[in-house]
Amino acid sequence: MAEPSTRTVERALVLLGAVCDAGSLTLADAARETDLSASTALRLLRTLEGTGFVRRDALGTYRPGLRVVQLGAQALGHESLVSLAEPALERLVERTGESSYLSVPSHDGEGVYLAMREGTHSVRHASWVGRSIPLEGTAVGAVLTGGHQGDGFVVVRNGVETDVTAIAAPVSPGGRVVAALSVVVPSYRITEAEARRIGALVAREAAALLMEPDTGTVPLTEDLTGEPV
Amino acid sequence: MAEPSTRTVERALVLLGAVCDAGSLTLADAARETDLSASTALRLLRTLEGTGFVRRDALGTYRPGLRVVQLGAQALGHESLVSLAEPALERLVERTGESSYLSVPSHDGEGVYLAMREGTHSVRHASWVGRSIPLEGTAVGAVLTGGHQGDGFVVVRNGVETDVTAIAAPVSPGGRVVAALSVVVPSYRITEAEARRIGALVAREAAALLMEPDTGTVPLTEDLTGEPV
DNA sequence: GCGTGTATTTCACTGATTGAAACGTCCTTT
DNA sequence: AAAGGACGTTTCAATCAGTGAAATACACGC
Repeated sequence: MAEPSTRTVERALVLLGAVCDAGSLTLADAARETDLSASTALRLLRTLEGTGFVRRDALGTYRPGLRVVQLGAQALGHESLVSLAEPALERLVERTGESSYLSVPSHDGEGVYLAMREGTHSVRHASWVGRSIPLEGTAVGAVLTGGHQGDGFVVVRNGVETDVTAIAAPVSPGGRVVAALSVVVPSYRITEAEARRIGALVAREAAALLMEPDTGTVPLTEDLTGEPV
Repeated sequence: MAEPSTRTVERALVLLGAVCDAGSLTLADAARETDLSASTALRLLRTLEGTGFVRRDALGTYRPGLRVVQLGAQALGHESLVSLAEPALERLVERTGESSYLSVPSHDGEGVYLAMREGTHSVRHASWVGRSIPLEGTAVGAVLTGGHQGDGFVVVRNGVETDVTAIAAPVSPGGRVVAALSVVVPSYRITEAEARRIGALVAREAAALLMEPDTGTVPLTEDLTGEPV
């Protein structure tokens, strides 16, 4: 019941994390960073290297390997992203009462809804998983194409779809935007101020999506549904 | 000199790879797949779970964890070739309408797609970042393994993937091939002459990839080589 | 020259890792 | 209902794989 976790593997994984965090790490630095003796760090890094999880450049410093990229991309491809995002969508709907979406870039300058949760208001935005959306003139598009904005979210009022206001924020681990979280609201019932509040909420959920469950939870007492209590 | 690699870590990494490959794997399947005893597999998967590299869903099956996505994105972000190649891929798609790829050699004698841009034709080649491809019998492989060719590009018609023609050119600063740029076309709509025309285009983009826009010189500060030897 | 920092190898020690076995549970089969 | 099988889990003694201090070799700066 305790935690029969293997020390060796844990150390190797910490080491891998250190290399990926730093982007480039010398053996001595890696050993220092992880509180390992140089010989141990070397041995572990060698097996990471042999399996493609790290690689050495010409100068001998360690860098993230292709296996990491490969597995990361695979993980994103499968429904992993969707299942990771589902709780966040759930919370967004709960907090705002509005329809919430997870989208990724597809091709031809379009995006696709990968997952959604319908809002609870009887008048709500409705769409479906698999629906493609243009990246031009939409909040999701602005986020996915990476034009970074001040507050970490984008609000587009009456853009491609008239009558609705879209609020989107990027899921961007390590600086690369891989997906967007968004909330779509009928414009008539939302003010600028409320849009910004929801924006902050979406941005926080998006940022927390790929963080540890512990540090990632966002306690929020505020009620943004506008529904009678 | 031999290979003082740690068995435990290797096993754990193989296990991680198996889970990511399958997308979803039960303990027994994982143990079978990796030739481990159930108890060992369980222990290793538990430490992978504790570090966020895998997670268990409601039914108890193992899935890729968010740490994998995190590190993958970070690793991609540190891959300078990707951002350098993206405009070139964009132009290739724009000029040819066909899916275009950037690939690099991986540790196990294969290649990996590091970046891609889907074509605009409705019938197009489709793949994904992180996909591995054999080096034998492919245009990308011929380029990456360095067999130097006359025109600076390689055309392989109906090779490993039947029905498609692949056209690849090397990115080789200082003579050393570090990556390949390629365009993949459904064979039925391309003639020899057109393939050569696209080949010249790909070769030009590949050659220009590491050059300063204005000076036409290769800055070469950073190390782009993935593999020792 | 000397000193400092690094990467690497060696090796004796030991405790972390291992896998068979046993157990409980949930199925399907008879 | 009973029997069979598959799976997840726990336990535990044996041992072997991982450990880290120390020695070696190399590169650099002063």
